[in-house]
Amino acid sequence: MDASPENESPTRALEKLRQAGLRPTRQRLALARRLFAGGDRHVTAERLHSEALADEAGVSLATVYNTLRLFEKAGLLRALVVDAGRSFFDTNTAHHHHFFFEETGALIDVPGDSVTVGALPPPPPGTTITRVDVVIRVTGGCAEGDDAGAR
Amino acid sequence: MDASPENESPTRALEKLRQAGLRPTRQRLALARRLFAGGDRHVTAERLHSEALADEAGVSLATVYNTLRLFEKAGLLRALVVDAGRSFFDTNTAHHHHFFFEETGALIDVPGDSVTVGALPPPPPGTTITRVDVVIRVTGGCAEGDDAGAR
DNA sequence: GGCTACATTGGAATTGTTCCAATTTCATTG
DNA sequence: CAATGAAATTGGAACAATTCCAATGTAGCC
Repeated sequence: MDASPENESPTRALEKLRQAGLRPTRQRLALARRLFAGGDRHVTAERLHSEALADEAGVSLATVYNTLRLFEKAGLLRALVVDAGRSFFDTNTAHHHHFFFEETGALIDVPGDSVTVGALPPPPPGTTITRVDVVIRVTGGCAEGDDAGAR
Repeated sequence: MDASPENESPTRALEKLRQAGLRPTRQRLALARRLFAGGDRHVTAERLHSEALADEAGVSLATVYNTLRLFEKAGLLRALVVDAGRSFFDTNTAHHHHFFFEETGALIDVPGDSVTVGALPPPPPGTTITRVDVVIRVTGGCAEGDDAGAR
């Protein structure tokens, strides 16, 4: 029973902000609703901005950038760079990987446990592994992530 | 007995160009020498450009970009994006992966066979896997790739 | 040596992102 | 409920990496 990302669960967005100890301003709520109301997403700043323009409260591009960085720092989002010159923000912060469609620039999630990364080499002395990212690049399909055509 | 990348094996560079069917111009030779004379490297355009300024024939930044893209298309280099806003070019085109030092932005190679990527999920229907990139992110060391401090 | 196709170049243009100083809003407290 | 101070938002300027473009130079071939 959860439908239109527009009006649905303004609560989930609010929860997220609370949980991260961030002031729930009008703009942050609007963005959080866009980001967290539906399923997992991969958005660029530009895309989120143009979506948010449709919302009651306009949100400036600067704020979108501020907010995305803030959410990332707060652990609500994960930044992701696959392609030159654009960053994606992933609402799925759990352990997982990605398919990347070389033609369209779209991304889709791959559950963390459906990729087995066996034997890793030991990290260089003095360093600690913070994360292992696996990107599976594919061509050919006209498949769509939630952000196809973003290019 | 192979030392200074400066004068050593101008031949290897030339071979590379021939092998790719590219006209061996002064600039391309200079760049190819920088890239291929020593061991494997990870360079940014800017870095290669500033190095190449030291060579007899000056090379413009535009040419560095042209040449890098050309070499990539010819299979002499592999482009690599790990970090927002900068592309690396990797002279190692064989199957391998990378350690990425979050603080310094440096990269070092991990031989392809020292990482085992087991079970991959099936690619979305109609698509073909072109490559699987594994990036192991580490923090803490002050380790150096061949491009440390590039940030 | 001269011709033609391809390379190189400087500089302007684009793109994605960050910075900044001025204004607005939030939440608290009197 | 108005005042207040801290934090957020904003437009626009500034930046960095990269691409584009039109003019000039050069490699290789007859």
